[in-house]
Amino acid sequence: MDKLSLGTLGQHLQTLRQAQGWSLSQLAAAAGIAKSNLSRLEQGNGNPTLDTIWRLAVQLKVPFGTLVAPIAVPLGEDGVEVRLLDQGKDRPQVDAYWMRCAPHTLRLAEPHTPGARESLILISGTLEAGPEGDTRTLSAGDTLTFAADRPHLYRTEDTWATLLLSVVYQEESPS
Amino acid sequence: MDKLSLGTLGQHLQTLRQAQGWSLSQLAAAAGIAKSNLSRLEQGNGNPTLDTIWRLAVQLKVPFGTLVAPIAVPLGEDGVEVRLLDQGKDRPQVDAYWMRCAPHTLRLAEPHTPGARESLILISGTLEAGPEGDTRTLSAGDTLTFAADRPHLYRTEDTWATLLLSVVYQEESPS
DNA sequence: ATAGAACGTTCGTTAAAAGGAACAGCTCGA
DNA sequence: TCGAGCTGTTCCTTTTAACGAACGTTCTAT
Repeated sequence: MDKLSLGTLGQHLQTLRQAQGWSLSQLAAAAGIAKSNLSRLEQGNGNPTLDTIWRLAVQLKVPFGTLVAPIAVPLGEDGVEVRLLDQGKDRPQVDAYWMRCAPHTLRLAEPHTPGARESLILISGTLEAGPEGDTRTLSAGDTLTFAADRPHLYRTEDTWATLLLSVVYQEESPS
Repeated sequence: MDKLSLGTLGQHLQTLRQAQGWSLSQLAAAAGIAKSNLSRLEQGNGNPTLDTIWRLAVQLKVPFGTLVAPIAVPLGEDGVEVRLLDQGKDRPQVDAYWMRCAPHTLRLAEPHTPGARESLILISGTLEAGPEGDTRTLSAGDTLTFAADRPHLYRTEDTWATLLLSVVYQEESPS
């Protein structure tokens, strides 16, 4: 099963803090914890208490699980890291993923169910993606939607690529 | 803001455990923690470590946040909950958000920097979104890209709406 | 009844998380 | 150039969460 990685928690803490313009000292003071404590956590050392995590989550205005959930790293054998962000509960069914590809990696994806479509939003880096034989090259900020009921691929060259990905499964015709 | 209630954690811990037919000793052993530890937690005393919570969440097969914040904490003043997913480090700068809107809510957004664009992927529900006066209605799986350097809005009717949102900031011309 | 094996509790000990002060580095203004 | 103020780090100390063994229960089987 998933193992607890403290390093990613630290990175995420730091990212959130800086994104909201806090300094380490400020956040620690606001949360009511010692800044030595926060410093250690951001470095990936230590094993925070629920109380500590809670105080930080409140100040960062994050639903708590966000602080630590991204630790789950389902796969990564091929230089690709994927995490499930959300699953729609409507029809059609939609799965939302966050995905990061290392440089010089190629990920081949099997066809999804008939009629399925994928939409990508590239956050950083450069990525070639799409159905085999009909791929596009995206740079940061670009979006792409394509039919995912055929074999498709994701390929990086010299850079990392980070993207949001959604899979829309075609509604089944109620015969 | 919300305060950490230790009692509720204990109750939920016990409820989940019993619902799955575990005994306290069994769960403690499976999770690899001392049963004295688990006992104390269920009684509402104590302040568990992230490692401890993690091990329990894995065994109980709950998404972690469920253990602590059983009821989702929509920390939106206006019925809108937003979390930062990621920030691109390239040019152009891209911010990625996850967003959930309660039924019958209207969110008005100020213009971003000139040239900024937003892309949406709707995960579930129905949402009307876009620049003021030029909005589109999206259903699950739909995508939309629009200029975000004008006032724009997000509006729900009878349903919740969950979506991914990215803001692409136009690269500044280095004068 | 009675030994056995579970259950969940309570205790003292130990490992470690949190606190607090001192530290080096940097920026800004006098 | 000096100092005041901030950044984040690294110690050392105090607090406390986690451990492990012992305990009082209850239930079953012999």
